[in-house]
Amino acid sequence: MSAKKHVIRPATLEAIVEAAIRVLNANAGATMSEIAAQAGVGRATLHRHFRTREDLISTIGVRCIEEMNAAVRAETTEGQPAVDRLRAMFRAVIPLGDRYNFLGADYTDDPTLSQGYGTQLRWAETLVEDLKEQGHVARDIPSRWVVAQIDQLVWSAWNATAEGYLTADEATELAVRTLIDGLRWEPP
Amino acid sequence: MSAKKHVIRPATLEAIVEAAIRVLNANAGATMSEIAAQAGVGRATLHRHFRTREDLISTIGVRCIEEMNAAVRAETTEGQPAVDRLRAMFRAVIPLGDRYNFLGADYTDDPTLSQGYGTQLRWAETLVEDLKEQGHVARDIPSRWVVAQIDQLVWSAWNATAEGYLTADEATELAVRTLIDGLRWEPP
DNA sequence: ACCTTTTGAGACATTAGTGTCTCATTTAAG
DNA sequence: CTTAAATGAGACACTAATGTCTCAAAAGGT
Repeated sequence: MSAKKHVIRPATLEAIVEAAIRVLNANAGATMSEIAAQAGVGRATLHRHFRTREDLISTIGVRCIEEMNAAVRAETTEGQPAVDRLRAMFRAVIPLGDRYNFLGADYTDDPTLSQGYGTQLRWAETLVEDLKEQGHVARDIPSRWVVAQIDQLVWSAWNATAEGYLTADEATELAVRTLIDGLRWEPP
Repeated sequence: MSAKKHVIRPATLEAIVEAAIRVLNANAGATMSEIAAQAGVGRATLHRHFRTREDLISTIGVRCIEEMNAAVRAETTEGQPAVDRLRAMFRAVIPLGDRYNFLGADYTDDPTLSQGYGTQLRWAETLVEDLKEQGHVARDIPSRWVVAQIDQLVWSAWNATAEGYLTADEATELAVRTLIDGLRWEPP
């Protein structure tokens, strides 16, 4: 991934990765030059440490997944009721939306990411199982459908907060409610 | 949009547009050469009738939106109850998913499409108003959220049928049910 | 069967981005 | 302060795609 001869300076790495996240998020097709410029770094330095564009994006993808997994792990505990876990997951993930929005686009076929993504998927499947177990999701609904709905709701929540018509907390509550009770239900 | 000197032959146009839909759907970044090849048409002919790549995609976009609007209009009637209209919309749009999947990606900022997209948006907003009116959607939920959920459900349904774990009919029913009643509710 | 027009094939110029390389300058560690 | 290593700037070759053009061949209407 990174080259051998040159050791990257932590500050440089940080600048590059952060700039790349920022720039790519604004424009998924952004160029290496733009990223270097935004990072305040020479284009050559970029290529010294990330040989190809794919390398860079892959690195960011890994960081994204790790950050999300960490955030979710930090907010949830083992024995917690499934609905609370669901809510905690939304709460943890929604604030990260503006950073990693762009990843959803194309890079899903990156082999490096499959592994970290698998972790998320397994986590979600366990959650869905527990939700069914504890009577919050009907048994006759395919788990893949439920997982898909959860993913979509994260997306919706990101958009809603980005566009400013919901706060992160409101989006979290609305996501949980939409998933479990649908849109008909009125809160007490 | 199309050039002047040369008149396009209907068969050629059809071949190009259909191939473009097919190819771009498989790979949103597909090249003009690939499209020409798949259409069984010279690359020059492509450029004769669609001066730029954008032209071509824009044309497809317009056709997509028209096709969808037509499909929805064909399956719904004015005074119909809102839930039936919602269901009919899903039923109409879901079979078109494998054709126009790729459009969701980036081309949302195309000026030509905004107009046709506006029609869809207004249709959806009316639907949501009626759903609230008729007690199927709680009043306290932002309409934008509801519209977003409907869009997402179309997407989910496309994926589910594409991956083969639901039929189009099952996906339609599940979409309606998910939106209105959430995933907790069990059918009788 | 004739004549007009569209089409196919390929050459061509142009553009934009990628990745490599070199060398002078800066940085930081000892 | 000295020195080894990382960085910045820019030149360079390479690639891939776009869009233009020309001319011979094919198609279609009358």
